[in-house]
Amino acid sequence: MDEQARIMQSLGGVTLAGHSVQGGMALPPPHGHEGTDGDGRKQDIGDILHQIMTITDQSLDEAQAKKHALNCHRMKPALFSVLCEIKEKTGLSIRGAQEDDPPDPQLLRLDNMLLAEGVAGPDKGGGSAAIAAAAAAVGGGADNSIEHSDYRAKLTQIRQIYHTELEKYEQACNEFTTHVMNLLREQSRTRPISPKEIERMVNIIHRKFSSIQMQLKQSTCEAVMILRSRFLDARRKRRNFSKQATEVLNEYFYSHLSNPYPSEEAKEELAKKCSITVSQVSNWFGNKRIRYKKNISKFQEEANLYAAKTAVTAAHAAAAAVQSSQANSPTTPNSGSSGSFSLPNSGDLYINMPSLNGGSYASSQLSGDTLRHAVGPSVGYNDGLRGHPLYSPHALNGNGGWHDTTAPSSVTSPAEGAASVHSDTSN
DNA sequence: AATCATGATTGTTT
DNA sequence: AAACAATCATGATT
Repeated sequence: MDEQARIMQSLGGVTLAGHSVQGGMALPPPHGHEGTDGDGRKQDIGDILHQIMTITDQSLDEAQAKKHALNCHRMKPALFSVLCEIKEKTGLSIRGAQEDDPPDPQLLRLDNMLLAEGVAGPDKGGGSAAIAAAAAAVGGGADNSIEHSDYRAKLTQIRQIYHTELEKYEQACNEFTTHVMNLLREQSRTRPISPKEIERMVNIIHRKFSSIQMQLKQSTCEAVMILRSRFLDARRKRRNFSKQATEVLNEYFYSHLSNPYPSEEAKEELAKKCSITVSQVSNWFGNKRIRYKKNISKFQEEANLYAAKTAVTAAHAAAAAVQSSQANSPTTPNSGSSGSFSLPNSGDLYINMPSLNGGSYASSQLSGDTLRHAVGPSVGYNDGLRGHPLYSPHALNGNGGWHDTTAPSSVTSPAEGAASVHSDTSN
């Protein structure tokens, strides 16, 4: 009000002070011009201004009519331009300043995540990489397809909702924007509104709507997270690995019994062979080591079995390479190794194998561990071993098992410090 | 359903 | 960070 009064005042030096602008007063006499022409003019302007000032006090119809009348008034363009000018000088400077558009990091994060989850990205297309990864993480390739498709279905559902909502907001935003713009445009005929101001208004609207969109994105993200966690929880619904996979793993384990710590590369290879993930391989070895250590006797049979297996394969591979007696002790390439494990005895423990004893392989010492098992200590065998001092499981834990071992050099290669162990044993 | 086997998770240790 | 140990939760067996 204050400002208005000031503006008015500056216009043609008309003083409104006298007129009670504020009250809901009746209009002044239509044309009460008293005095000279100049005076009449002034009066005229004052009249107009008064009408303008009081236009909001009137009923809608009345105001509309008056507005129209004013619009047609001969003084209108002049007045209007002056108003515009004044406004330009005063109003805009006040809040024309802060028009930053800092890219909200939060929004960026949400966008990225939605993209990664395949919600925001291109439609369809076999789902996202994220899903595939998650699916792969679940392990067993084929049999999780049910859960997988379930997951995918729910995700597409989320995506659909997301997209329709987004579109709805977009549309609403556009509608509202055009509506406001029309309004402003229309008002700009009676009220000084600069294009800048309109732009500002539009910006405000857009910002409001984008904040709504952000909420949508946020809740969508949440939904995806929940779904995902639920899906990943399905990991807990474990499935046993395939027979073949456990076979491969066991083979590795028992053929590296002295140091069952596959390197990263070895894990990768095993994972590939078993079509499971590396971390699953790690889990498996973690479980296996600890369970083996915990109750060695329980695993003896298995150990023998795999020892035999690998021995067979090894023998196959190496064929008749060495038929010489074990006399050639010098062969032991990494002989030292045996000692290297911390569980010196462990090496022998699992060995005695009943079935194997057929002992065909006995002589060949091609490869380290594998053979060593096969060959086994002469002890002969058989269930007797549980009690046998030599096999006492304690041996392993005695010094804490594998762990502090001074790394046997060759992890990957089946050849390990085999030689040492048996050499003395039986024969 | 009771039990064992086994993959995964969690918390601690090294 | 990797390994261990304890534990959970489910699959398979009995």
